[in-house]
Amino acid sequence: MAGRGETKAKILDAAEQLFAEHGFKETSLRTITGKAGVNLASVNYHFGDKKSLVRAVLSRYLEAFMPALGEQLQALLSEPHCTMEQVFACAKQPVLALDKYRPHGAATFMQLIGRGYSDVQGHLRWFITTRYEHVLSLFNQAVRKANPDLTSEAVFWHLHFTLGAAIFTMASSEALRDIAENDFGRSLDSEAIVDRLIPYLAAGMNAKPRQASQDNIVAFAAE
Amino acid sequence: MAGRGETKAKILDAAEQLFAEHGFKETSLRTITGKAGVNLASVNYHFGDKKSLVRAVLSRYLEAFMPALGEQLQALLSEPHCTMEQVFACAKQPVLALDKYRPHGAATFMQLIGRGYSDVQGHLRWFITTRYEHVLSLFNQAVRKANPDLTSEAVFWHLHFTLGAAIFTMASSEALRDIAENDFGRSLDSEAIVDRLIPYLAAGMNAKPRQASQDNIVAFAAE
DNA sequence: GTCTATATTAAGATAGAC
DNA sequence: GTCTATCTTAATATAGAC
Repeated sequence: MAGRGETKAKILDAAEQLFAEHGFKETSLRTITGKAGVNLASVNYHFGDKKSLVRAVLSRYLEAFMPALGEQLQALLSEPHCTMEQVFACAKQPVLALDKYRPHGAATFMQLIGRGYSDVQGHLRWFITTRYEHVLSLFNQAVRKANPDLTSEAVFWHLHFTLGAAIFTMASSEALRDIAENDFGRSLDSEAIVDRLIPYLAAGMNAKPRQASQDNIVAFAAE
Repeated sequence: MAGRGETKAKILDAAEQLFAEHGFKETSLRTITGKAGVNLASVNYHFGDKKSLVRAVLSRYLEAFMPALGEQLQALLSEPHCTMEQVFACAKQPVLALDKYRPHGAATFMQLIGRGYSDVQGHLRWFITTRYEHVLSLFNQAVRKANPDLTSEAVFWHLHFTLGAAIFTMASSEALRDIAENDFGRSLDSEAIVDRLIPYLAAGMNAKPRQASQDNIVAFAAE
C-alpha cells in the first residue's frame, strides 16, 4: 500500500502530528502506521524502536531551530548593549521560520517541545540539553548581558519559570488559540502568540526579588 | 496483609506519592497496591476505576487548597487597593499550609497539579476548572483590580503564561530543588521557591505589550 | 472487605515469507 | 523494503470464594 522510498518520511510526518497532539506515550505505533498508511513492522525496520522514532521526530525540528537561534544570540552578543526583550526576541524568527519548513511547523514544534518536557521521558530532556548545550549557554550569556544585576540564583530560577511559561503555552497553543479566537473574535497566528510571550518573559526575567513582608491578609485558617 | 478499615487511605497515600513522582499514566495500579501493601483488586473495589482514583487523590488537596485561596482573594478584594504581588501572594499561605496537612504536602500538591495539566488527561483540566470556577473568577477580578490598564486579551494570555510558569515549576520542583541545592549549596524549601515565583509572575502579568519593531539582528537564514 | 485467579485488551517488538 | 502472523509483556478490570 505504501510507496517506495517514502515510507520513512511518511512515518515521521504522521508521528510528529500525533505526538504533538496526544503526547508520546499516548500515541501507539499502530495509530502512527495506520495514519501513515504503512505497515506496522516498518517502524521497527526504519527506526529500531519507538524511543528512536521520538528522537528522530524531535531532531528534525531541533536541527532546524537551534542553529538559527544560536546565530541570533551570537549576533546580539556582539552588540555593545542589549535589552531583555531583544534576548527573547532572538527566538522569534527561528520559531516562525519552521512554518516554511513544515505546514504548521511552528505550532507543531512548540507542542512537541512541550510534550518532551512534560512527558516523563527523562531521556528527552537529557538529549536536548546535552546536544544543544552550546546554544543554551549563549542564551544564558545574553540574559546576563541584558541585566547584569541579576544574581546567579535569580537567573537560574527565572530561566526555569521562563521555560515553563513558554513550554506550557506552546504545548497548549492549539487550545489557547481556539479559545482566544472565540473570545476576542480575531484570528491569531503563531506570531501573535510569540509577540505576547516576549514582553511577558522579559519582564519576568527582570523581576526584582521580593522583600519578605507580610504575605497574607487573612490569618491562617483553622487547623 | 492489609489492616482493617485503612485500605482506602493506604491506597490514596501511596498513589499520591507515585503519581506526583512519575505521573498518572506511568503509574500502574500494581505499583500502587504493591507500595501500599494491599491487594490489587481493592483499588477497583474502593474507587471503581483508575480515573476515579486520580480524581480522589487530587480532590483531597484541592479541597484543602481552593477554599483557603478563595478566602485570601476575597479579603484582598475587599481592600481599597492592591498590587499584583499581593494577588499572587494570596496563594502562598494556602500552598504552604499543605505541609501540615500531609508530609511534603506542598511539594506533592504542586507536582500533582503539574501532572494534571501536562498529562494529556483532558478530564482533569475540565474537572478542576469547572469545580473551582468561582475561585478562578476571584483571581481574575483581583488581577484586574491590581492593574486596570491590562486589556482583556492581555489578561487572558498572561494568565496562561503564568499558569505555565507556575505549573512547570511545580511539576519539576523536586529536580529543580536538587539542582539548586547542588549549585548554590544552600537548602531550599517550598517557601523559597514560592517566594521566587511570586515577583516573577507579578512582573510578567504587569508586562506592557511590545511595540512592533525590528525583531531580529540577523537576516532570515537561507531557505 | 479482602483475596486468588483470570478475563480482556492493547501495546511494543520480531520472525520469516515474499 | 514490505508484509502477515505471531510472540511477549503488561496493564485494567472483574468474577467469585472466603
